Amino acid sequence: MDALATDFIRVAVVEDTKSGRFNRRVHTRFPPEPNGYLHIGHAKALAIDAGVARDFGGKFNLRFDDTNPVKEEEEYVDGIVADVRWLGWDFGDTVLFGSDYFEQMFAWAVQLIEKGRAYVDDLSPEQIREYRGTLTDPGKNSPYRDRSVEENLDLFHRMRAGEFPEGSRVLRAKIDMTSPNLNLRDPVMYRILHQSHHRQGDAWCIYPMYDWAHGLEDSIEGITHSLCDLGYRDHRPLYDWFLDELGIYHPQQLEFARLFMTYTVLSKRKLLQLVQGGYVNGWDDPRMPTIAGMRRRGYTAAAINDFCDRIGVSTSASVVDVALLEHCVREDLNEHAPRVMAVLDPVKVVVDNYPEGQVEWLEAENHPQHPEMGNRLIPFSRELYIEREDFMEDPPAKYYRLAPGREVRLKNAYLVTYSSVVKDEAGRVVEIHCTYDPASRGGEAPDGRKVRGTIHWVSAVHALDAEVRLYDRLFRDEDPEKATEEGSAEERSFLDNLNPDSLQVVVGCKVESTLATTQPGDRFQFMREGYFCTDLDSRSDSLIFNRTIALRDTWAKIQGAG
RNA sequence: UGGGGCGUGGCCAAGUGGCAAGGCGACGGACUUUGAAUCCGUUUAUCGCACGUUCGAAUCGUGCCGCCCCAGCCA
Repeated sequence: MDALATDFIRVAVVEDTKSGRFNRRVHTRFPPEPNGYLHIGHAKALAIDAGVARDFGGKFNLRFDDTNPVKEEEEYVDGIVADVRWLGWDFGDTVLFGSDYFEQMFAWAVQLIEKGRAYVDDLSPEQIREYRGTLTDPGKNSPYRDRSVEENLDLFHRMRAGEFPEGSRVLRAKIDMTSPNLNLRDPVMYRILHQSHHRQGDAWCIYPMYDWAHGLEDSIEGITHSLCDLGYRDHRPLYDWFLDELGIYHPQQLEFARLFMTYTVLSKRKLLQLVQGGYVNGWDDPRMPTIAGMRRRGYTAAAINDFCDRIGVSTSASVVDVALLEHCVREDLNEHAPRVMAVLDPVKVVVDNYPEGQVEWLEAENHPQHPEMGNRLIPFSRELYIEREDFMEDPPAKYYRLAPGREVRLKNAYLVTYSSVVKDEAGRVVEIHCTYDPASRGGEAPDGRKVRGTIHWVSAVHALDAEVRLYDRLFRDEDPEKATEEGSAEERSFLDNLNPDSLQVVVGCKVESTLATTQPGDRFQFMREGYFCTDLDSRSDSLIFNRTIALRDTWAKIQGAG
């Protein structure tokens, strides 16, 4: 059992199951508000919430915390459900909604009023703020605080009946206006909102606030451990107060630190700004840290979950290096993505001594470490394309690719030796001529000579045209919030740090013919380039690939070091 | 100046009184029909600071410093 105690939350759960606190049950929940899309930070919360349930053989609920009709939309519900499923979490066959408990919540509110622990306040929003006091000064009681139970009951029922305009009254918990914890200074439980709810329609015109609703939702569902982020630490006394006053089943709230990541923003407001401001192409733009964006980019759920496991669970504010996420993605894709050849920046190669019109179908392995993934046949012919970068007329030391006087291996094909180059008037290489060694079919020389360089290629006549979208980090600075040189207002500083080269669309790429039947979502390793996935917009007659993540590139590093 | 939380190598993070895990990154090397992967190795720790308690402290105590969160009829 103790093997499960891998972090402070699981330690607490282990203790609770040992002591029999919740009859050894473990039941958690993930409670998103349907007002935006899930991002990597939610993936972490999910991994903790659902992960604890999974590890302890418990249950897990997906419950929408939909208590505010003005901010919530059905569109987001569907998106979130799809994302949670895609990440692989099992929440049974029911999606729950906090709004389904409105009637019960109302009854409990009445109970609190009858107990003298809640009252209807007529103060305006501004007055409530004034009466609340400040961080250093205590608040003061509302003049309506001591209304009789009868009057409170009457008013509260009339609030529900729709007799009062929005903002005119609220129901408040009667706790302590002088508490050093602002959350305990008579928090609002219900506000009047003459708004239709996405599920309740016009059944209600009073809506519960988070602090009042959340613990009740947890209680109703029999949640044992209500896990949330550190921002709610100060709310815990209130969570406990409501449940204790009502005397109903009482889950344990536990808080962990939110995720922050370098080169990334994760606040809903900023993400929304990126989308609405047109800085990205929607919530599922592959540059977005949203689950939808990462999925479209080609990230796997396994990689995301692995990342969540590796960053750990703690209570210290931390900024995780995005390089760890990238590592997880590479690791998973390296293991599972079939290899394929694609030339992103093609330059023509003519094999002078190869018979014109001849085509050979050569065998290529789909994965060097996994023979069980099989082989495929790729066409070889007299005219090929190779990467422009893989030829240099005057190469630096330790350049292992094609150059005057050099022999290189065409992956899975033949050894070829440079013979000449053709340039246009501008001096740009337009064609490279080579000769091949017919005895080296497959790439091995019969005399056993070693050829250091191996490059990828595609047969010119067989290759398919494709568009490739290369993605880079969305922000230039590791900390997007960092003030820019212009000293702009902090409100838009993160926008000033956007990386202008975060998306590079490359057209005229040449990919091997086996990609003709690829479907959106398919993932590959374009050998020596990186991991790519077929985009949602890709069609058989206009292929589009997204670069999920480039391969580690030691050569580039050596070059960069100069 | 109120309350809450947090400070362990570049980034995460174990550790809860007995010689400071691990991962990522970085840097070397081996191997290589992907300059990938894989393998091996290296690097950097006054455990925020100070003073105490103790045979012994990252772990306990006191004081200080620094960072984050809270004043929605948002969640």
